[in-house]
Amino acid sequence: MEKEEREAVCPLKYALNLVGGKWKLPIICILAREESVRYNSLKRKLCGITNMMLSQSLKELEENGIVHREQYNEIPPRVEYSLTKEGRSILEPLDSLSEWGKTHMDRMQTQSPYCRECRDTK
Amino acid sequence: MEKEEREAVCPLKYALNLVGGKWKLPIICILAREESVRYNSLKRKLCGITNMMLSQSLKELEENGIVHREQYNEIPPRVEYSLTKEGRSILEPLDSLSEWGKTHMDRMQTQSPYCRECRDTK
DNA sequence: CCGCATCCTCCCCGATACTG
DNA sequence: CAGTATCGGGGAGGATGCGG
Repeated sequence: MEKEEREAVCPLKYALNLVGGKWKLPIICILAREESVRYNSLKRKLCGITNMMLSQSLKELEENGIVHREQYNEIPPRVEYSLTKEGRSILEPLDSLSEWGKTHMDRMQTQSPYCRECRDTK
Repeated sequence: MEKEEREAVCPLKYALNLVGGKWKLPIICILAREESVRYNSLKRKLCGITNMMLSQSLKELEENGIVHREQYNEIPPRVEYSLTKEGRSILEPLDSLSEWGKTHMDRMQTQSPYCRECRDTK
């Protein structure tokens, strides 16, 4: 994902790659419901994530213009993460996919409760 | 993906899992533009796919109600694959994600041509 | 408090060969 | 023509520990 192999990539695969991986979607869902969130607060809400994965996911999301990182040089250090305007604009497409998923789950008799993070992005 | 570990799954992750993996999206994009396609025709359009991956992907898509498999008992054997009505209904959400991706690619100065399969699902 | 480096594990996917 | 069986490599992601 970090490799500079800029091949032919269709916009759909491109978009899916940006939010791909295990943790990016949960991160986006949390940031969607709050103005800005501190690193450790984010970590507590994402049960089971390691520092490694959280910082890496945030870094990639930031590089792709989805997430904004605001660092305050205080003691103790404080860093706030939030969705950029670009980042917020992906919520609508994701919601429509989520709607499709909900309908499809019902139709396929796949009874599953919703996860805590992604319950509702609206 | 075949494991019976029906945990809590949000509709969004659920939907993304159905079209996840390396080949399912290209397959869907091809089937979106034709009424029905034979196995070997599908294989020729998907440069580089193996029998293993093609049959496995089709099987999972069929189990999930996205793809319909019609078998004709002729000699030589003939099998036609097509999108179900359910399958076609996911094209709209995917298109809106694709639109977002296109806009975002432009804004991020990521110049990339589109791939052959996903050029346009409409 | 925030984040990186290293090592290790698991499973997706490819290559190859074979069958009705 | 339309698949299945088996083996193995590589990359994503987890565990642990260190650094500013």
